[in-house]
Amino acid sequence: MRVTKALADSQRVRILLLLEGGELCVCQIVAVLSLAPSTISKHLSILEDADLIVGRKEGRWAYFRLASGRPGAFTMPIRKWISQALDTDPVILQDRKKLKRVTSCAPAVLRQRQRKAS
Amino acid sequence: MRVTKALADSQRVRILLLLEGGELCVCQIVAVLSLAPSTISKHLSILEDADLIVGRKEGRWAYFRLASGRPGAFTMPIRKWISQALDTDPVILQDRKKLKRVTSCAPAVLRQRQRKAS
DNA sequence: CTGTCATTTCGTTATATGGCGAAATATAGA
DNA sequence: TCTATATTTCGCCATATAACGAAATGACAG
Repeated sequence: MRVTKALADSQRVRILLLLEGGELCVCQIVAVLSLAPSTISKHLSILEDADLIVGRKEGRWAYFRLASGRPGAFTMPIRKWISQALDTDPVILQDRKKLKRVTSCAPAVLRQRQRKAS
Repeated sequence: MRVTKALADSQRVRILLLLEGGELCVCQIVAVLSLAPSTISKHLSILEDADLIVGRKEGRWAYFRLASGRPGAFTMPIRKWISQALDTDPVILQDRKKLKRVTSCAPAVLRQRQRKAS
């Protein structure tokens, strides 16, 4: 149930698909989805509780990546399915574009710009 | 999204797993889950909208079965996954037991007994 | 130590969802 | 036609969930 509940929210699915491109910093995810950091943090904890992603702390920064996918792993077919099912979704495509811009500089630089903007 | 939302409720997952044993009448599902017919009906419509099951009417009776699973079908890996993941779940095992009793007589007989009981 | 800053936790609010019973619908049978 | 009956639709209520901002946390920088 934890897994399906975790997948039952579109923002969380967006996060999962973003992470297919590799590990990301929380602030990068915030930048792409344009949601409050507290909201993103909650989503991340739900995904982590479902063992869909794993987090790692490095100083003040927190990084998340997809849970290690041993080919036989439980959640593997699910991830594949989601990936296939939404590969042409306009929101997802947009997210990938935005992610490119966001990851074109280091998280620290990104945050600096975010602070200036507000 | 429709699929994952459909799977994010335990009662609906229970229904899916019941249907693995083959087509069932609504009243049989009601009997196993012990929920109001209106509630079950709603769940069934959500599962049908997600293309996870298909319904069929025969006179006053309505039957539902798992959506035809061409091996390559979209929802196939999901179904497999759920089936594996919950195969030892106590609630699911109990449901299967109850289903056996429920399907030991025709739906019409079942309903007759249900009416007497209330 | 003190301040800054990334993230998380907490409290609140609006909306979504699951449940029921009553009424509506549709069909079989008298 | 009229009644009984299986299912669905509707309206309501209680709870769950997603979102935010504010405050707490933890770590680096001076």
